[in-house]
Amino acid sequence: MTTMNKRTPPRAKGFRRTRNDHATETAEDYVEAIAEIEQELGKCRAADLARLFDVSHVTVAKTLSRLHAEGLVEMQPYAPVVLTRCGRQLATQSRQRHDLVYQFLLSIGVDEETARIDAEGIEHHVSKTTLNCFRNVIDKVSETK
Amino acid sequence: MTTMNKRTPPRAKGFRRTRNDHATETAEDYVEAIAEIEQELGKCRAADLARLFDVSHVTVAKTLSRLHAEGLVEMQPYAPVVLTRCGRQLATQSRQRHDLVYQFLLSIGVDEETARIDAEGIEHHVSKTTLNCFRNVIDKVSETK
DNA sequence: TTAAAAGTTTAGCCTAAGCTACACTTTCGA
DNA sequence: TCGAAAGTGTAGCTTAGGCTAAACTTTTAA
Repeated sequence: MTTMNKRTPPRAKGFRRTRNDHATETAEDYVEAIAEIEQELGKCRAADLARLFDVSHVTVAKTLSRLHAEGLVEMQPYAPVVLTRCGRQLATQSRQRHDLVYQFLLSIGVDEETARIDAEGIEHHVSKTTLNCFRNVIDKVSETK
Repeated sequence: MTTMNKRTPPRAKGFRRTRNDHATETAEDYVEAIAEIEQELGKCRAADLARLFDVSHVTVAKTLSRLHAEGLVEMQPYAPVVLTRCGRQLATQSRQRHDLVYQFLLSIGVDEETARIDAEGIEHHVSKTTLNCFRNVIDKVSETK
């Protein structure tokens, strides 16, 4: 209850949704990164994440304990971080969505470098509906080639 | 300096950018909303923003003082909030980008309701380059109609 | 094999964006 | 006109995500 609503206006829904997206954004970025690093290096250390995201190792540690509390990762002291089943599932989903957004941007003519960066920002805010439309555009473009 | 970088990897740039976007997101949403409310109601009160965003008036007050510190809005106690020249400029820009993203989503077949919500989340993460591609798609679609 | 380098943890600080509770000011209607 | 409703302000709390500094553990290489 936010003190002052007679009735919550419809537009507020969008803003609420965007705010909620933010809460899961970090989680998605982390599990996605962990899966990726595991594949590349065999295991994922906190330091690897710190380098990837260009944040301090302390920030990584704190975020990882949140993800642990949320059941997405398992950790033991001084050991690499591993994804739970739940975390791995989220990683796969996020990865697929990320790739789709990236491919979509390429398909409408965005260059690879920009597509890579923009996909990072956009991916967390795209609904299933819009994602389907992205898919259609990709298909249409690849047809006409 | 984040303790542990020999050299910042290129991918980190994208993540940094996304994080920085977040800092300006709120500012853009607020100035955009203030301009809109002014046009609709003649003046914009903090309570109007609280209703629109569905947050408490306290949150709005706090955010407004940050925007004031950043030179985007002017306020006096118990008076409506007004945009500075700088704030108005940002509002116009944001509005244009927002509309473009919205029109783009419609043009690839997203329904109005979803487009409205997704545009809210996406708009802050789209580079100039990608925005241009969006424009091209809109033009192409309106041609073939 | 042991000392430096790399990685991790803990403590303590910051800002942004949320909240409730409570006090104060303006506005409006009976 | 004056009291209730609406709007603002202040104090103090929370969480997420940043940081540095200092201590500790593991790994690695001379």
